[in-house]
Amino acid sequence: MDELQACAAASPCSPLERDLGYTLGAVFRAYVKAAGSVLADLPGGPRGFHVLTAAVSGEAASQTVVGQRLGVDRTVLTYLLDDLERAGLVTRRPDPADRRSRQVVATDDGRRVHAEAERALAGIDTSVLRGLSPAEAATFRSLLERVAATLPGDEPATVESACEAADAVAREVARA
Amino acid sequence: MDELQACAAASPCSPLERDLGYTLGAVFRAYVKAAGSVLADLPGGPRGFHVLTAAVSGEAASQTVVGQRLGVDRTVLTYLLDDLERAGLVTRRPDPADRRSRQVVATDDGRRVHAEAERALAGIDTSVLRGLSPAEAATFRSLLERVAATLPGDEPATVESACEAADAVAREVARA
DNA sequence: TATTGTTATACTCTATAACTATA
DNA sequence: TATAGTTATAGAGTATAACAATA
Repeated sequence: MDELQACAAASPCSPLERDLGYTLGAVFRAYVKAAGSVLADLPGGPRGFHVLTAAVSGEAASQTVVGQRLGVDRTVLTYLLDDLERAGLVTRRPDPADRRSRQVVATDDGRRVHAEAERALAGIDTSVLRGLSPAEAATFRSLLERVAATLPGDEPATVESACEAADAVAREVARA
Repeated sequence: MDELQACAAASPCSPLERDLGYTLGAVFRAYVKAAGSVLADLPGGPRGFHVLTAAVSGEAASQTVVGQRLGVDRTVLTYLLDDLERAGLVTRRPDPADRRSRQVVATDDGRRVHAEAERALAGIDTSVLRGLSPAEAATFRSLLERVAATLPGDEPATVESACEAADAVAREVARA
């Protein structure tokens, strides 16, 4: 019916493939799988690489900051850092200004590993984005960066409208 | 150094925010979190919704097909479908052509719930993409759909080059 | 008292293996 | 023999709670 009309102009035509959540998930899964195979020997895999990135680029003023930035629980981050430290890629040192918190610093070895991993991941990027021309891929990445930089904090849009929507769904489920 | 040069023109300037894996993950996490709050009462949450979408749109010829499409293990899908069936949203019926496999069909209630959930999720979509103009959001979605439709199957690019890259990283880690 | 990080525990989610039934 | 689905079990990953050190 009007589903067909909506799809008429679009390239991939299936309700699932036009769902933002599904496409995001599918691409993300594919990326993690590919990156994971390339970073298999790096402690923590893709996430360990992101921690290493934060350390290398001096964005790891404290473990709390890193955890929030990367969306990993602070307790999980402890184990992750233990592994990275054991591998000699990062070190933890108390912040002179606040000795409760610890700065995460990349070692020289960590910097080398990070550089090599970055090279390897470049190939993964182009592999995942293979369906796009170079120009399109650049556009996609820049838009994605903008989206990531402007994500809703903890209040998803207006909290009220989200609750209303949730209630509306809940009512339908309850009726079923 | 040359990191600064690379960032000079870009809007968000941090090595992490220019990493495809990080930005994909950040956006995906934000989406799942927001969608999860709105679909809290739907069995399976966002993933349950995707299963329901497949059922509603007749893309659920068998559980195996659904599982592969959605990236969920067949054993996990069994439980998920149990919940959705218990809630009266879908039914399973043996495929007449091959009685080993079972088709997943949405009930009338399932269709109603799906429609309501779709409405609710539209708000989530715009919330997550709030950093983009409507035109940019449309571009982003269309590029994302293309990427999702052309993902590397099971062979990440060329298998050899992926292995070489993995070995190169492994060597650096071993040296550290 | 509040916060950073660590540890120990419990929980959720997911995958592995064994089983039934159809083919 | 091979495949679709189910079940039970084990494993990975994650969060919760209690603790030590510092503010």
